[in-house]
Amino acid sequence: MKITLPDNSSRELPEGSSGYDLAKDIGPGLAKSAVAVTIDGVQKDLHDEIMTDSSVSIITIDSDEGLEIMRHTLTAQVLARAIKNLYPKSKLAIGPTIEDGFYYDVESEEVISSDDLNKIEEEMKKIIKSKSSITKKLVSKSEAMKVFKSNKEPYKEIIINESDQDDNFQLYYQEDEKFVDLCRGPHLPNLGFIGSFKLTKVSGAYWKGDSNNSMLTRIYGTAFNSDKDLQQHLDNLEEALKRDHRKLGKEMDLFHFQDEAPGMVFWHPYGWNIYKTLQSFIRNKLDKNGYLEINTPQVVDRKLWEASGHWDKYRENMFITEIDEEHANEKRVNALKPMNCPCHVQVYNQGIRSYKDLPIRYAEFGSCHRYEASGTMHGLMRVRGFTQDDGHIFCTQDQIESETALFISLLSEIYSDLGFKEFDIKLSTRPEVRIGSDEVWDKAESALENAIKKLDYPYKVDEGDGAFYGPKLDFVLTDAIGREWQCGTFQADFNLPDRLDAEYVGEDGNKHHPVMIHRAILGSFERFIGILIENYAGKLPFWLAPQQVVIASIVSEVNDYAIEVQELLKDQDVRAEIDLRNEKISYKVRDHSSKKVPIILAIGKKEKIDQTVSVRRIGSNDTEVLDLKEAIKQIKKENSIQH
RNA sequence: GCUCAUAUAGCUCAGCGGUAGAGCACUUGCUUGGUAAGUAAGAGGUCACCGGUUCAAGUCCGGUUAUGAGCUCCA
Repeated sequence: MKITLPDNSSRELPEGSSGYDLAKDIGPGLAKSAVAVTIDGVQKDLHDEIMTDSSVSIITIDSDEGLEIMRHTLTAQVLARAIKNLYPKSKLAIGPTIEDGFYYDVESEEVISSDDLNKIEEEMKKIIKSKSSITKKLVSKSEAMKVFKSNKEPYKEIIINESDQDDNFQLYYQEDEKFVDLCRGPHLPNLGFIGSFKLTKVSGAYWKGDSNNSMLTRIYGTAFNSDKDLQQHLDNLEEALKRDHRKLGKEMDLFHFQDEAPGMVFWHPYGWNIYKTLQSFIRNKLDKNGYLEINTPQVVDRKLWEASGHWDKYRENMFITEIDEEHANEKRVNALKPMNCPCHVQVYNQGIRSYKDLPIRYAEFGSCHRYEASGTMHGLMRVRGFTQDDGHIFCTQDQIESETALFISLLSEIYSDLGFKEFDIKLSTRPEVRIGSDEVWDKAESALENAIKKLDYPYKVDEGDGAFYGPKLDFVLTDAIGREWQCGTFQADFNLPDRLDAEYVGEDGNKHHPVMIHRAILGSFERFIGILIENYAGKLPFWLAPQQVVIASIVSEVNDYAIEVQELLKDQDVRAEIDLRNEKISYKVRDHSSKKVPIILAIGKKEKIDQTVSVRRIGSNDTEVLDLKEAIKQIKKENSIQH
C-alpha cells in the first residue's frame, strides 16, 4: 500500500504496517521519538494497523500534539490509576487535557484535599517507573458495559450508554492489566515518554458541567516534556500572581473590601484618583463623539422593571428594596438598577422625537448593582456594585451601520490610548429563540458585519450567540501576559423600545420604534481598573498614575527646595508629593518604588545649589540629573501625551 | 449557589488544648545619610462571629459570615 507523507513524498509498506513501522522505515531517530500518528487527518495510536493507501504523519513527543497526548496519557492512565490505588472506592468520571495541563474528575466518599496531592504524585511516579507499555482492545458496546459494570464505574457506563456507536470501544491497558480506562485515544505507546509534571490544585466540578448534577472532585495538574519547561510554566504562574490587582491594590493603597459590603469597593484616595482620571478621559472622548451625558436614578419602582421585562427575567440578580413600614406612608417596592437602559428610554421618551433628531446618543456613568452569586466575586473583576461607561444610541435601522463604524473607531482609539493596541471582535448572530422578523435581523446583522468589513478589522462570527433581542458585537482585548478580557460590547435591541414605547415620527408622518443600541467600551470602571493594574503590573502609565512624582530629600536642609519643586510641578497639574522624612534616600527610593511611583526626584545639597533634580524612573536603576526647568518641561509633556 | 480550603497585630505569616509570637509598618530617641530596608526602645490583638466539648479552647466539634481556588452563572 502507498503511504503519503506530509511533504507529499510516498513510501510503499506492506498492508497492516503501523505508524511505528513507517517511522522505523524513515529513520531510527524518528522511531524513537514517535508517540502516535495522524492517519488521513485522524489521530491514531502508534501501533494501529494501517490497511489501505493513506496519508500519514508521525506525531513525535516534542511536538504540540505529542505533548498533548503525553498529558492525556498522564491523566487517563497514570493519575486515574493512582487515584484508584489510593482511593479504591472512588469512581472515575472524565480526564481531559486542558491548556498547559490536564485534570481528572472523580467521585470520592473520602475528601481529597490539596494536602493529598503530594501523596498522589508519589503514587503516580511509582506507576510511571514501570515504563509499562500501553495496549488497547477494541470491544463491542455490550462488552464495554460488562467491563465497567464489574469494575463498578458508573460514570463510564453512562458514557458508553450515551454513545451512538455500537462497536470499537477502546479499552486501554498497562502491562499488568490491573487498570483499564475507556478512552478515545490515542495514548503514548508506553509510560517512558511521560515528562515532568505537577499536580496543582483540587476543586469541585459538576458532572457534565451541569449545576443540577452531583459535584465531583477535580484534580488539576500540569505537565511538560522537560523540567525546564515545567519550571518555566510555574514561574509564569508566579508572575501572574505578582500582578494580582488585589495584592497590588493593597500594596499601592488603592481600595479595600470588607464583610459588611461584599462585592462593593471602598475606594481609597489613590485608587479613586485612577478612577477619576479614567473617567474624565472617557468623558472627554464621549463629548467629542456626539454623546450627551445624562444621569438617572439608582432606585426605581418595580413597575418600570416589570415593563422592561427585568422583573421577570433578571429579578434573582436584583437588589430589591422596601421602605420601613413604620415610617412609610405608602408601601412600594423598588429595585436598585442593575442596568441603565430602561432609564435611558425614559429620558428619550420625554417629548416627541423626529427622525431628524436621530441618532440620539446618551451616555451615563451608570452606577449599577447586581446580586452576583457569592462564589463568583473576584476583587475588582467581578463585583456587585459597579459603574459602567454605558451608553444607548437611539437610531433608525438605516443608521445602524454608520453607528457601528463610529463606535468601533472610538473604541479602538480608547483602547490604544490605554495601552491595548490589539483587540478581537466577535459577531454574535440570531439565536433560535428571538423576537423580531427575519428581515429585521438580516438587516441588522449585515449592518454590523459591513461596518467591520469596511474598517477592515478581522472578526469571528459566533452563530446563534446573539441576545434574543438583537445581534451584538463583543470586543476582547489581550493583556501584557496574553490573557483575554471581554470589555467592549455593542448590542442592537429591537425589543426594549417597543416594550417601553419609545417612538419617533418618521418622514412618512407615522410613528416608528427606533432601534436602541446598548454599548460600552470599558465595561465597568471597577473591572477595567483591575485589568489595567494587572496589565501594567501596577506600573501605570504616567498620566494614569495616582502619585506621579515624589520629591525625596536626601538631607533635611534641602527640604525647602523640595517643597519649591513640588509647587512648580503642582502648577503644571502634576500629582507631586514630597517625602521629607528623616530616612535615608535608599529607604525612600525603596518605599516609593514598591508603590510604583513613576518618577522619584531625589534632591540633595548639590541639586539645591545647582537648581537641578536627580530623576529616577520606575523600572530603571539609572538616574539622570536634569536642570529643574528642563525636568519640569519633560514631566509636563509626559503628562499630556494621552490628552 | 456548589466543592474544598482559609480567617491570629495596619501588612505578611508562625503558634494547633495550659496566661498571645515574629518580620515589616507605626511612635519616640540616636543618626543628615547620594538612589530598593541605618539603629535602639516603645506601643499595638474579645485570635472573624455564634454555639458546643473540656477543669481549661486561636488551638477540637457544629453553625454563620467573609475570602481564596475551581465549578455553575455573567439575557
